[in-house]
Amino acid sequence: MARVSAEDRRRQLVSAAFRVIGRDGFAQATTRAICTEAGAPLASFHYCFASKQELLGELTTQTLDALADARADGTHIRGDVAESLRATLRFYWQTVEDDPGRESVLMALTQHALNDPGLAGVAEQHYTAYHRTARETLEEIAAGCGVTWDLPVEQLARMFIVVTDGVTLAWLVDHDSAAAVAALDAFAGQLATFAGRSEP
Amino acid sequence: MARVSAEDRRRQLVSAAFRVIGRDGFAQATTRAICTEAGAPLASFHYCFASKQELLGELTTQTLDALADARADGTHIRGDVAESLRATLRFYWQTVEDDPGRESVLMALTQHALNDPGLAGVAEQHYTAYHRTARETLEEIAAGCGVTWDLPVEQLARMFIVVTDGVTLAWLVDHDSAAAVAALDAFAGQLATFAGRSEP
DNA sequence: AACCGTCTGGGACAACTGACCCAGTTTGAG
DNA sequence: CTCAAACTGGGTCAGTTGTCCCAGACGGTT
Repeated sequence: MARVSAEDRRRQLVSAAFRVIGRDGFAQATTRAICTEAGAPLASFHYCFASKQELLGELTTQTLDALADARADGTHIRGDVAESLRATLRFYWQTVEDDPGRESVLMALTQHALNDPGLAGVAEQHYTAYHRTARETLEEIAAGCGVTWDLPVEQLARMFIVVTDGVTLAWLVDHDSAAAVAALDAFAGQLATFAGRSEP
Repeated sequence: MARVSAEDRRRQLVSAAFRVIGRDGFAQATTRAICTEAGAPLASFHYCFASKQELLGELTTQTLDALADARADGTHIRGDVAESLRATLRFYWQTVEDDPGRESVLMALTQHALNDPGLAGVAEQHYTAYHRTARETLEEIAAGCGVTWDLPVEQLARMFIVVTDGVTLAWLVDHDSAAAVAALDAFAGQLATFAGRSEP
């Protein structure tokens, strides 16, 4: 077994845990399974982490950060609002198709965080970050297209999230990509009707 | 410990499992926890069910049936399409608020079914039933309001599910009922724009 | 080369879980 | 009342899991 610094081991174990959860589900993510996946000795687990809980915390943080990064530049300005929304939603969808495991993991983490008192607030934190990103995206689109939103942007942000989460959840079940994209396009057109001409 | 017929025990254990999952999450739903919740002796578990798997199957079936029943008469025809959609979505929402545990359980079951090879297809089955209900609802509304849908009803049904699932998922995280209802109302207005006047 | 902190190997351990068992008690049909 | 079927009590059992332990191997510094 190669000798690896504790710092690198932490990273390896976290990303191994990510892969295991994405592939086999949360329940299968045992310390042994994670170490095997990482190619690490079992002893290194509690050498690097005080507990499994600590690894899960690290995993959650990293996953949410990666998510924020991936979607920070997800806004796409096109000709008009409808096109911009469509392009942005399609870009989001591309990130889902590119790495469906991430969505599985996010869903599993959310589900788990809702029940585990030790992770109370994690789901809310996840959701708040998600909401902020959606709001920023909508504001950028409005600014880029020279319009204002007829509804409070907070409400539109929630609708945006409802659409992305809902479409993703449905796809995780039936893997119907065509239907997912069609739904996203339709919602893009719908949400665009909330844009009004900006006062000069 | 009171003596109860095996048939009644089955029912007790299933509803106890439902309560445990809703309250403490799927992982905590051990045979012992379920029996304690039901006030049943541990031995009755494997007297009534061949395995835990069998109880979960029964639980899934009953939960989906109850869901179908609860929403079978969930369609509400009002003055126009927008109002009808709003009333129908609000009625759906009432069922969620009345029993948030059911949604938690459904989400947990779905999540679990996606990963457990032994329950392969259960999530799809759940989703298919859900889809059929949505389609019927939309067709009833169209008929009741004397309109036709401009989009294939299958696509609208998916959008309907995306909205309900998305709103529910968001609410499970932040419990913001006002925002949930506002989002549903907004989506009702949006979906109504897909209705065209029926050809006489 | 000698040394000391860092990491690994190969276990061990108690707790918990699903499943099983069977003698004994209760119940209801005859 | 009798008696077989139905149900319960109080265990056992093997497997898994999170956590822990410590002797030894490694590797960079002196």
